[in-house]
Amino acid sequence: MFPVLYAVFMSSVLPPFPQPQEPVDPPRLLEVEPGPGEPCLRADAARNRARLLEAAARLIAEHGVAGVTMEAVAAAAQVGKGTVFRRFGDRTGLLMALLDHSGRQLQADFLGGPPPLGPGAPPLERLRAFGVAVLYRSAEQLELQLAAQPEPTRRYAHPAYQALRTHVVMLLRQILPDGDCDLLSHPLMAYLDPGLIHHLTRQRGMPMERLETGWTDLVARVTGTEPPR
Amino acid sequence: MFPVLYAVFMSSVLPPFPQPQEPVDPPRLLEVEPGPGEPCLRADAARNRARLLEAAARLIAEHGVAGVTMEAVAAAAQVGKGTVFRRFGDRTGLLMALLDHSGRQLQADFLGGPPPLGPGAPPLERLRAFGVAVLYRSAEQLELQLAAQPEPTRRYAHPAYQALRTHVVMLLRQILPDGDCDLLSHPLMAYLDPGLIHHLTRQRGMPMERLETGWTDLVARVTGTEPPR
DNA sequence: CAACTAAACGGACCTCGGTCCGGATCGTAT
DNA sequence: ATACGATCCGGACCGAGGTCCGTTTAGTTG
Repeated sequence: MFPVLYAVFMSSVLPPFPQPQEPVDPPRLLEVEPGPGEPCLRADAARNRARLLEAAARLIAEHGVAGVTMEAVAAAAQVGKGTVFRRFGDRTGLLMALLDHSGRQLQADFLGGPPPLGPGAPPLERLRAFGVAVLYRSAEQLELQLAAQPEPTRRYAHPAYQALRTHVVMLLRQILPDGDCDLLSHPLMAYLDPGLIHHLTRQRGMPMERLETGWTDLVARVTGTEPPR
Repeated sequence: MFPVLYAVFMSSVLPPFPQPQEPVDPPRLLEVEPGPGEPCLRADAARNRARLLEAAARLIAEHGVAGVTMEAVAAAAQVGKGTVFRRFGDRTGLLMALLDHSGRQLQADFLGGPPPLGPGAPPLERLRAFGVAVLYRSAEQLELQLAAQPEPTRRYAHPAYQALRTHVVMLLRQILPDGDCDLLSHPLMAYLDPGLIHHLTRQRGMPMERLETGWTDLVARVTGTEPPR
């Protein structure tokens, strides 16, 4: 539960990142900068947002994700139920917000961190590293990742998903200038789906090492390159 | 809506296929034979099952999948709400039951139908044909397929999913005796996910033809074979 | 045909996600 | 300091999925 609490800690201490309001689209992972034009939250709203995230993290630690009821969170944060929904849109939005910190971290790593994840390494190596990173990140927060999954209709259009996939597409284009990288990115992303990881590791007892070599194998096949070593 | 109604028609006229009771696992697509030991439904139960499926199909035709409320279905079938849940376990189970007919049809086709889908053709061709068949079947019943999706925790373990995946694994093993076909099957299956098809065709406006060539391309890459023509 | 049992039935009931709107509050302009 | 409008708050309310359990009924046995 440490990662969650840490994320929340950061969320409450750093200047609150405004959550979009109108058609509440969850944490836009792509914009690293809050942007100057972003409508900043009112003081009370920001305070309540932090308290809600903290309360949610506490509930997860105590009763698991299933214990994160919108009413329970509201009560634990001593806030009205409506407030939770206004801030996060829906339950999924709240859960995604809890994952926001590690998501930004990951994105920062592959956008500007050190190789092989970040720029500098050849794209094929970056792609391998990317998969491994996502794999382990998901495995660490499996329960939360599973619960935060949006319904299938919105999943693929969701900013958080798109952010990751866009990166895969970029790398693929460098490796396969002539391939339909937009399409090819999907089976690659699917291999990293938290639901699949859950199934393979928890329900079928596969060790993470096998998933890892499975990823490099898949990457090699899809890109038509030689597997490493 | 024709396919749904047809499926229901068949379901009501043919001897009712017993739905497992205890830990309600949805239509086991793999068993073509009801089996002799199967606990047959009581007469009234079978009658109500048929009425419920018919009512559900009618509701879909009239108000779309969103109109399929468990209470609405119960009322339309002039049956108690508890009966719906006893028979189908949950909403997903009911929706899956509506897809049961086309699912069995598909399975029969690739298990015992004519080539290239059925046995007789080389495994690579069968795999290509399989993907195309699943692709178009999903596209036809997209709305229902989407709504019938189980939650991510159960999805990969679900019999209906396993039935299809097992077939892919079998074909893959014939093509790649040395590959980790169990793992490789997953990204292939993922490409055929109704949610993805919905996203690509409805939200991003891709024509089915592109998805189709995308499939053959993916198969060629994963199997390390030459794309056809 | 009567008795009996396992199965099925039905609908009240519970929980939880999500909506709504009158009232309180913050930030600002004067 | 005061007034004002945009924003936010809270909790009553609603709908739908899912559970429970007392009652009914189908099928079987003697």
